[in-house]
Amino acid sequence: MATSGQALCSSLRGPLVADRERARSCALDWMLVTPQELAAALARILSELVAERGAELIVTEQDTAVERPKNREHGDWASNAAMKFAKRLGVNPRELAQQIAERAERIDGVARAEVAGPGFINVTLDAASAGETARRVVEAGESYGRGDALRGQKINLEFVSANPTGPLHLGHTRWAALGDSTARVLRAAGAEVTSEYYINDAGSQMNKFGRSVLAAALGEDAPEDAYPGAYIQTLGERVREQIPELAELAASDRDAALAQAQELAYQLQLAEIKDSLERFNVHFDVFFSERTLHTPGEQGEPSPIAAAVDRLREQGHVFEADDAIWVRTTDFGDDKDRVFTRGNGVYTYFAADAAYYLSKKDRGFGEKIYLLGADHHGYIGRLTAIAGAAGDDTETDITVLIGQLVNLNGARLSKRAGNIVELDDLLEWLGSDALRYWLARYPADSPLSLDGEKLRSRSNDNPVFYVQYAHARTCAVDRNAAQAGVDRSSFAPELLTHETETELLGKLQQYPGVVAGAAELREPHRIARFLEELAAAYHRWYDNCRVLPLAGEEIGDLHRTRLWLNDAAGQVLRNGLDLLGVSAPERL
RNA sequence: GCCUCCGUAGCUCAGUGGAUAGAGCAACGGCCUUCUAAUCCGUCGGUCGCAGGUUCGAAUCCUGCCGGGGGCACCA
Repeated sequence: MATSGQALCSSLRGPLVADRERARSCALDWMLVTPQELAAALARILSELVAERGAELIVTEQDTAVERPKNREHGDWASNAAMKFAKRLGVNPRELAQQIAERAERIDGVARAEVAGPGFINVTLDAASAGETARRVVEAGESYGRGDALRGQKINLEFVSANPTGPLHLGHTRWAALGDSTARVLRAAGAEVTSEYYINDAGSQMNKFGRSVLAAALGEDAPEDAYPGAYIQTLGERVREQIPELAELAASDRDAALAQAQELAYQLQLAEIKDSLERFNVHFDVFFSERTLHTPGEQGEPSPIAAAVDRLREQGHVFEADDAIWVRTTDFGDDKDRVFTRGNGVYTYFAADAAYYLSKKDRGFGEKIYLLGADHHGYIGRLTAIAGAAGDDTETDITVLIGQLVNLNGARLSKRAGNIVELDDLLEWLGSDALRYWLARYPADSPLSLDGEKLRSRSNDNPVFYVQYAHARTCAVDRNAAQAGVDRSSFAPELLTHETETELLGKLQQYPGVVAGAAELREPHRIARFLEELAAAYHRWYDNCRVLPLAGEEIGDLHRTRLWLNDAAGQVLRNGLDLLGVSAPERL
């Protein structure tokens, strides 16, 4: 929550508490009707009707969930529960809707409940009931929108996991942005989340990396299969500086020199990656080294990989054929069995994956989420199979999310084509906020292209500015209000009757549901889309409803109440941007 | 060939079985002596790839086809 903390409008701090007390004492305690509460009330009503008919049906709040109708004439909230239940109760949907509506109209805070179309129940709230939301939001502050839909779930979320043999590039940025935002959203819904980066620091790629850097450090020609890129030269120079005796050592013991150069280069590169991620406001709880999976215990215990193979063998999933050791992943839906140990006795990458999975399981995680690019699509089957072989539920204990790759200005990113753009370059060019927002704005499975010119533009082409501007506006209003003497000493929610106020309040009420939905679906882009709608509603309200009195006008309850609404809008914009890892500046 | 994702306005894309399918951009036209015009308002713009099916109701679910991306290693 660091982002939103620092972004708090300054004048919101001191006087607010006193204002709150005053407002509380002079305002009536209105029945608040949030969509959640309305759904619960409708569920009670429908349950009564079901019972009166002697039917045995269980009605949950899910069944009577209300949604914001697209058409303003359809009220504030609409439910299709009558249509869903009519058949099961053997009644006409409109008739059932009518009975629900009659009782719903008696709920405190409901102004009207009408039946429309094939059986919709359209509910309109009292202005005061809706307006009460503004105060609730301000009082909840940073916690508004947080919920417990996922409470009790211990989730491991792995993403990025780029090889530490080079800088992060565009190909990794989408998962960095999406993964970090997903972690924040899951936490906001009450889940206990560990975000994790798997470091592929074992195997032939590391050796290749080591040889490349050593050659650079010694000023030799690059080896045949060396990593390309200027960063290898830079790493070589740093290695040479930090190991002055490297050339001497290489002459006498090439392998020892390689080992030292490789290890140092690895540490330097990993530190760079961590720095880049930090600048991108992406946080990992755990950096998990693949190497530790290959390392035997100090008392000579088998390595985690060996132990994992043994465990799966005991479960009867391992067999030998063609000089290799296999795991029968086809028992769990994979399209072919996989090799654990090659003919030459070396573990495959997949064996490490299996050991890593078991590590996550042993560390107590229920759901393990993998965020992978579409180029790893082939991994779904085998990862899922390992979960099954480990005795986990392949439906609930593992989730492999596959996302589409990113284009840059329409040009497909390709290592071979050499048009790699490093994350650091992108950050310098576009800034973290614009980049993160843009990457988090689309569903993972939707193709996405990064248009540099658009992201640099400070216009509506670039939705992050639209949202940030709305937030900055709430802060400007707040500052001006303080100057003009508009305070929060009264709160009269029944005065918030303008069309744009109803709309804005509706958006504020939707936010907790949006967070919960984004968490359950693992779709942080829903937060971004919501923020754009909220910002639009705020801008329209700002355009129509003044917080500050005009010249010669006296300050009244309406101005003060609107100040609460302004604060509430700013708070929700801040909370939402924080879930995306985007800052909420007080001025633009 | 098999698996998977995508196909929605001129462009980029939203849309968790609901009402007349939305937003931004582009194009055209409006609003600043009033809290930030990076805002707002209006107009134009659609066989939701095609064809069946499921049902009170389908852009959404199922099947088939067409078009595009990606994947199908004893690589890492």
